Amino acid sequence: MPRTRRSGCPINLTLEQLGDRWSLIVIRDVMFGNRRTYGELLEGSEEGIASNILADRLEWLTAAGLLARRADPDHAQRRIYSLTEPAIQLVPLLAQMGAWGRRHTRPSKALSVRAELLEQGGPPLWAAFMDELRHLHLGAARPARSVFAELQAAFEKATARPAR
Amino acid sequence: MPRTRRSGCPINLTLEQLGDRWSLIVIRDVMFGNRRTYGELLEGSEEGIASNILADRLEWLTAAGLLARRADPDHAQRRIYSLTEPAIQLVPLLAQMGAWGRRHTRPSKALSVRAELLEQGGPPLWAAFMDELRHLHLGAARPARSVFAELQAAFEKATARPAR
DNA sequence: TTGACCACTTGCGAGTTGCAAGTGGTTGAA
DNA sequence: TTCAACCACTTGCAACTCGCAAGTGGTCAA
Repeated sequence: MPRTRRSGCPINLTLEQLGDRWSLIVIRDVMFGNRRTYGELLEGSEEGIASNILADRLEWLTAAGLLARRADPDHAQRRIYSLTEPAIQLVPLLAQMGAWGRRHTRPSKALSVRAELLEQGGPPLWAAFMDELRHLHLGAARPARSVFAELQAAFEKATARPAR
Repeated sequence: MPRTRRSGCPINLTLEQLGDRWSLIVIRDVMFGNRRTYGELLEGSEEGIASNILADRLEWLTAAGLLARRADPDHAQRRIYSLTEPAIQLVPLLAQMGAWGRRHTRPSKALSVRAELLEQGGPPLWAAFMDELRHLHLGAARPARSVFAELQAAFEKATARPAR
């Protein structure tokens, strides 16, 4: 990817950071799937990301300040990836992408449940989710509400029963 | 670009349609710059899109149902591109991209004015803008408010005086 | 000690990007 | 009627990127 500064337009600059076919997929998996290591991201990938592409994107996203990497205290070679505040602020963008995709593509029912909930909940739900991500990734206090658990429960309910 | 269906996730499917470095740039220029022909898009491109890439993306976006192409009644070889309803519904997504880029990248002042206005106006402004795009591109009635003119005036004011 | 695990890295063929130049029909002025 | 400018692309090509498959070297648990 040529990551040169083509123009100073904020939409363009967002595209230059995230406008490829994998970066946002990785952030989505860390954010909604709470996958925190290379192995979890590689094995759990719905889209089947290749190992070299994953390594490249983790490197790029870390350098860009969207992910932070630290050692696992319990396991010398394992490294834990966390979302940074800029990445957490992508929640509204990902919610809009999910909402658009739900309306204008043919997504699978099960994988749309989270997008639907995020759309219905709107900005207040996004804010609650962002607070929870700050707890999970930045060490902030645990908020009262767990949007993550709500999304997960809805997803699991949808996968338990086949789409009707 | 391999445009295969990697998964049924709505975020992924949105990325598969728009997740490259040029598609959204083209839509942005049609939407906010009201560039309606190949030549206008090529000449006016802030980012300097190459002619073959532009031709490829116009073809792809038309096939994907995001742009519509029709002949210009006044000029046999000129073709006019319009946004379709799905593309108009990208307004909230582009607004969020602009908002994120404004906060987390170093955009130029002049090119950030529109993003700032869209962010301040929020969903009501987006809705008004979408109504106006339906007028400009789909032949709907002209709405009372012209968000397009407001954005354009703010942009021109910002370019007239250098950033302070 | 040994086999599994972990986070990548390497090799390579196929595909994509983007610069520069070219194509062929259309328009408008002389 | 001629012809240069315009219009929407195409083509050629070198450089780069993608993604599959296999490999690397350190670490952990039994």
